[in-house]
Amino acid sequence: MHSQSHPDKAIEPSTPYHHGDLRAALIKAAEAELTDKGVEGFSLRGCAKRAGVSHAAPAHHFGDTRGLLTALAAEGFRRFVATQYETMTEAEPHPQAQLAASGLGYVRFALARPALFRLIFSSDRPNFDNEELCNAAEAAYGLLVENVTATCGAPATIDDIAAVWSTAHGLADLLSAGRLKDVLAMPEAERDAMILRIVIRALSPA
Amino acid sequence: MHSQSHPDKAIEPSTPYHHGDLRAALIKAAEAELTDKGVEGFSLRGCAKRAGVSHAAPAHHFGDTRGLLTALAAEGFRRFVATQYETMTEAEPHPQAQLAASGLGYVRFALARPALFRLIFSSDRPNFDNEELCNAAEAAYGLLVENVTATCGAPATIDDIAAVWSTAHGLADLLSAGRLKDVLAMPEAERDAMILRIVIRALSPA
DNA sequence: TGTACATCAGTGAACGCGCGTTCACTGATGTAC
DNA sequence: TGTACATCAGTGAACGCGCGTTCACTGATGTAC
Repeated sequence: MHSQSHPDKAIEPSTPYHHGDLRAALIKAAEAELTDKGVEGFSLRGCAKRAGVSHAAPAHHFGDTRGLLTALAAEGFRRFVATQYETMTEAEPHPQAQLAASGLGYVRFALARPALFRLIFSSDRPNFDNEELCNAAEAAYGLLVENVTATCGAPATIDDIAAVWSTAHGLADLLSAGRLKDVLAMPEAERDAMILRIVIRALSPA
Repeated sequence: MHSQSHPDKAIEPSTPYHHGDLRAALIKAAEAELTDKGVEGFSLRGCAKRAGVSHAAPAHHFGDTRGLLTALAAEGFRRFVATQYETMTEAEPHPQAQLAASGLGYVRFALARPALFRLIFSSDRPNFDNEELCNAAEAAYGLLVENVTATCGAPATIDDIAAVWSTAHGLADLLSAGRLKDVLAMPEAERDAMILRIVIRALSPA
């Protein structure tokens, strides 16, 4: 990996002075730190230690703690969207099935990466005015609006968007926080079916 | 207030050595601290300072930071339930209207006290194994189940509970975090009507 | 009613810790000539 | 192709800070006799 970026060098020094891709390594370390310590206990020094680098090094790439958390949150949103697309792939290509599947992906992401989910939806530490983070967040919102519009066959109303988003988000947040224990205890297939059902119901006309 | 608890004393010393009701004062201070600093920046010393007391004093009542946050979370759940009951009072006495009103109260609490809402639903800092906190949280769950059961006219199914809770919780969490900006921008009466509609829709059979 | 004493609530100094940040530095890279 | 030099990434020591916790203490309260 590291040697591939310098293919002319046959021998890699055991501990090179420059890291190679410290930025990426720090984001990875930051996710581990977040998972271990929670948003509340997250520290820049902890991330540097995990990446095997001096504690002042991260400043070159992210400025400060907030900068690193902002970059991690942006990455989190991109993976969040990616998980929804993956789940949509598994579903039938009807708009309603696609919408329900994106909701299922929403929940799956929250269950798979609860710390990241909490960072992007329930923390003030990242800078949500940051352009990269804004764009990543808006991509997630755009996917939702697209799916709702396709299902309704008309431009999505605010009622519909709020209903679908709230339902998916509520399920994701409650489940990833360990509430709704009865649902967590269900076999996965049954739970998934229930989530699809509930999301679809959110959009049915009353 | 303070002198009422010692009515035999005509003159109250200007700065009594004993506080009188430090426990309650600390919980109040803790809420202010939480609102100002967020769950992430909350500190025991900060609370003591707000209560006008030495920083070691809180230990007598709460042990440590976690203990104080646990007591605050329990108080938060009680107020959360109280807000739902108050909102139900404003609604018509039909089961469905009562259920929708409790959902509206859920959202109102989150908007009125976002920091407290985040503490009880999106933080690991309180000790959720604590008996007092458990009881307070279960009272909130009990109210939900009761309302769903009354509306269905039959014991609440897990599908119904999950659908209603998720919808109300999702609305509350997204709105209190400043997402769903279009909804936040609506006139209050219109917004309330929309919330009632969405909660009711969550329970309509598909 | 008065006195002695145990208990309790709050004080303030002290501690060690991990944190973010700064700074002079050094090793590596890449570019100009 | 070789050399000089600017730029950049990472180091490690140092700083000041706020934190939680401990501890000997003191003032107040309440109870036993």
